[in-house]
Amino acid sequence: MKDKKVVFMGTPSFAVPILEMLIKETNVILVVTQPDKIVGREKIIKYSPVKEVTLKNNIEVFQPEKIKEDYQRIIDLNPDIIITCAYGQIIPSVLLTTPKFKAINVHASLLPKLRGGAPIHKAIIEGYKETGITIMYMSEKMDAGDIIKQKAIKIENEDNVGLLHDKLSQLGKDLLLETLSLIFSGQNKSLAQNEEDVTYAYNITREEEKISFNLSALEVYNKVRGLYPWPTANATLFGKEIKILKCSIGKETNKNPGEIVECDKTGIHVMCKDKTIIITHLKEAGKKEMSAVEFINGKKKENLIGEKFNE
RNA sequence: CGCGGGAUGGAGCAGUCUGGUAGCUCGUUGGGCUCAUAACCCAAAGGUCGUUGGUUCAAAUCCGGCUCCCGCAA
Repeated sequence: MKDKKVVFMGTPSFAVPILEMLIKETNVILVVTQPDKIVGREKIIKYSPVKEVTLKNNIEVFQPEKIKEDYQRIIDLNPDIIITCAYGQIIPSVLLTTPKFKAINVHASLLPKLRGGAPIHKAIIEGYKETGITIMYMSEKMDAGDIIKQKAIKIENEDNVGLLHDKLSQLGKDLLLETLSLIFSGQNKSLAQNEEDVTYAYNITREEEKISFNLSALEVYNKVRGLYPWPTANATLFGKEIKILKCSIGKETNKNPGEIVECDKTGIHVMCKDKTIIITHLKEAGKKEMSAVEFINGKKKENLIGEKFNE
């Protein structure tokens, strides 16, 4: 496959293992990624993870503000195939049809389920038992193209976004490698998506990061791990925002939702709709990540019990 | 110069407004109690109060510079 000219388009760390595989197995002639962004308080210019890898391998980087208007460079290079993975912009249809082997995308869900930008988060938050990787041809509609290959993976009870992200990223890399050899040898088949089964996983909004303790403990648990380690779930205590990083499910009690029932060495027990959740790791604004025990030590147990989290 | 919080024994915090040589909840170490314990009781060790100048008889505390960490917004 070393003779195939590949243009890769991707941005976050999810795409990195896939790009590294492509660099090793094919001839990557251009990498397209999102423009550098000014990040943080100190206005540091940050490269995307994909750009870092690209520079390390001395491959040309292309970072158009709007790929919709600025794509001539890609056409000029006359690639055999365009491979995308979490690029972050809608790709103009000219690019989808021009290359000999078209344009394919690696998506982190079992399409047609969870189309959109946050499929890993949503799979956990919504309590899915399994998710997976889909490799499909790209169409003009987001994540709606014909499916070439799919592979499922079980979502473990202890999985969070970080763990699942890494597993799926590896799976995506392996599945893409398999799929590419089929495509280049002309043995691939593809199947249209069943539009009736479509669900969406739009990017997480600020509002969705807030925890409602009126939900069941399981739903809260899924939300916390479905938002960890990024962007993290949060709730309000003493009028300040606190990020809830990790928790587990506790027991049934008859307290009110949001109330702190108990503080002990296992963590902070907060009542939900049916059972408690036990917060084990959290982070206050302006502070570093800490265990619940450390938080309790500083705040004093007696001041915490009976307090309520607001939404 | 986008807004804001923070730096105090190993950890998390109080004390800073109203200057007068440091306290709380834990942890650690030693001892005790107990069939036993992550439980309880007693004792001990451990701090240049981020750094650097200044004010003062005296600075964790007041004033200036610097470094680092973090939340929000982008």
